[in-house]
Amino acid sequence: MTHHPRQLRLLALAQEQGTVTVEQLAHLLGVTLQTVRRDVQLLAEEGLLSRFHGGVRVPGSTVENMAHQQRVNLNAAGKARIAQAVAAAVPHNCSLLLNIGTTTEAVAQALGQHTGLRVITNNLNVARILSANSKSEVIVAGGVVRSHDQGIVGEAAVDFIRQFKVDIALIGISGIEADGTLRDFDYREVKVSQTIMAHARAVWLAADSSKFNRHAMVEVAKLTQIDRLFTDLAPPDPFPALLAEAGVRVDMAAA
Amino acid sequence: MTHHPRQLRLLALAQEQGTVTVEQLAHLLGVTLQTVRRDVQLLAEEGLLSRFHGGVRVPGSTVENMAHQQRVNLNAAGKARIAQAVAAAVPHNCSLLLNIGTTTEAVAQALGQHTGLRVITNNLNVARILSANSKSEVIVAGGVVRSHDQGIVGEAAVDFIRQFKVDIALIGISGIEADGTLRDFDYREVKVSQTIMAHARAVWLAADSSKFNRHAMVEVAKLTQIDRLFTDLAPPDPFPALLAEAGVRVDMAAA
DNA sequence: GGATTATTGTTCGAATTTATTCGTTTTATA
DNA sequence: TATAAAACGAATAAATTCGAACAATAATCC
Repeated sequence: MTHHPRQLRLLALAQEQGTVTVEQLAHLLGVTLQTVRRDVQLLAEEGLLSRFHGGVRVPGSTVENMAHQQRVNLNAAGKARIAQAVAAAVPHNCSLLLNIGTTTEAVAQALGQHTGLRVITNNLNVARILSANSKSEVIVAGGVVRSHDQGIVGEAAVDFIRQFKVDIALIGISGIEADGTLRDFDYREVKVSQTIMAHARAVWLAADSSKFNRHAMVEVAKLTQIDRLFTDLAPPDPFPALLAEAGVRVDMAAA
Repeated sequence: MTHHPRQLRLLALAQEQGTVTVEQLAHLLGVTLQTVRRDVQLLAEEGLLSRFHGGVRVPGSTVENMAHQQRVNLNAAGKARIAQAVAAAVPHNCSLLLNIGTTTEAVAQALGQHTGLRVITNNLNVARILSANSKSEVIVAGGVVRSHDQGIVGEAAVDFIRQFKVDIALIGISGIEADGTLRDFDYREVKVSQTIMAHARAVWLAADSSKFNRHAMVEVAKLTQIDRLFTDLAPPDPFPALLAEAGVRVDMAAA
């Protein structure tokens, strides 16, 4: 006997809102407070929910985690379109390297129906999403887990990735500057991304329109090192020329 | 024996709607509640449907009933109690190794409020759960991700773990036999578990009552290698003597 | 055609779930 | 710290759902 649909709805509500009061739940689910409390107790015992006096919250929902969730939602439609375009371009039975980033997570989602892929990643979310697809093999890099986005960074991850040479590196970044440099915030992540690019026969960049002209501290690479760019809107002005000059093939996944 | 057309229609209805009540089904199929219940019981036993009090749901449609989640729910209350007991015994600011297993995941959940932990694991769920807790550092082993439980197995994981030496190894297993051997199903996982035990100053075993006298193929270790056992009910008969003889301290987290 | 088997409907007691009430615990406020 | 309000959990009663037993009907076999 599995969970009652009401209990699943309760979980979904908690997921959506982060935290919900018992009273809200009772109202939204159309049952009494006591029933909500019974459900809540059950779900909490199973570790699916953590409760506090007056309500519940999803277990892994620290402030930082919420921040990540919000970034996922940022331009979700654009990311989904980019992800579809990337997935369409990735052949079956090839090897991939995926780095950290909400865009690469969207790509992982879109790759769910591919067969025979071998995917190496330093992003636990990507690993989780793709490992649900038993038709592909997922290899995760070892190292310290960064709490706010479940990314693995540091020397251990770099060493691990160095062992491989794959067909396609798919990277997401924080910003593309007008001088043709790709930049990121975390210096340790940059090391990993650079290693990923060095160990692939082709480098694809997935970047939604918000990334153009966005500033970040550490340089990851130059546009000339990119073979192909997937984006959702036409890049603003300095970039079309830069991209053409760098010989980057641009795939636009418009609405 | 093939399925009755009505049962196929029932399945189709469940697919369409996601969840259906027994009453709706009786009405839509033009039969009595009892007949629906008979069909439902049959289909549920075959795993084609999961039932809840009042109706049914398709097994794949919700996050809830993936194979892994179902095992998590197996004796969830017992596991949660064990996890609480383990968490109470783990001091702050110490280093831990956690292996694969739903019980260790419950422990990870319970360790959420600890500070200054350094946790190394080959279980992506553990990593995800604990990395939400920014007060501790989580290190994940690299390697191939096993799809059904997000565990990392294989030589790479073993090599990775060999780098460390921690205070406490906390392991979960598939079964404890009456001859005092701990056993598991996947021999690659066994290699990892053995490595984890070899690289810790103390070895704790978390096993709920269902594990006693449960058979599994590959030997992980002997009871004599365990320092401390956490369980939820008093072990059945050959075990109290065995445990005493092996010098295992037993912590019982009764209801 | 008649006997046998399988399937469905009916009835009813048991089990489960929900709402209500009320004493206890926790939290907020003076 | 004392007090009031809110939230919690246990107990009970009512309603719902379940499953087993048995009768009725349909299908199958000789």
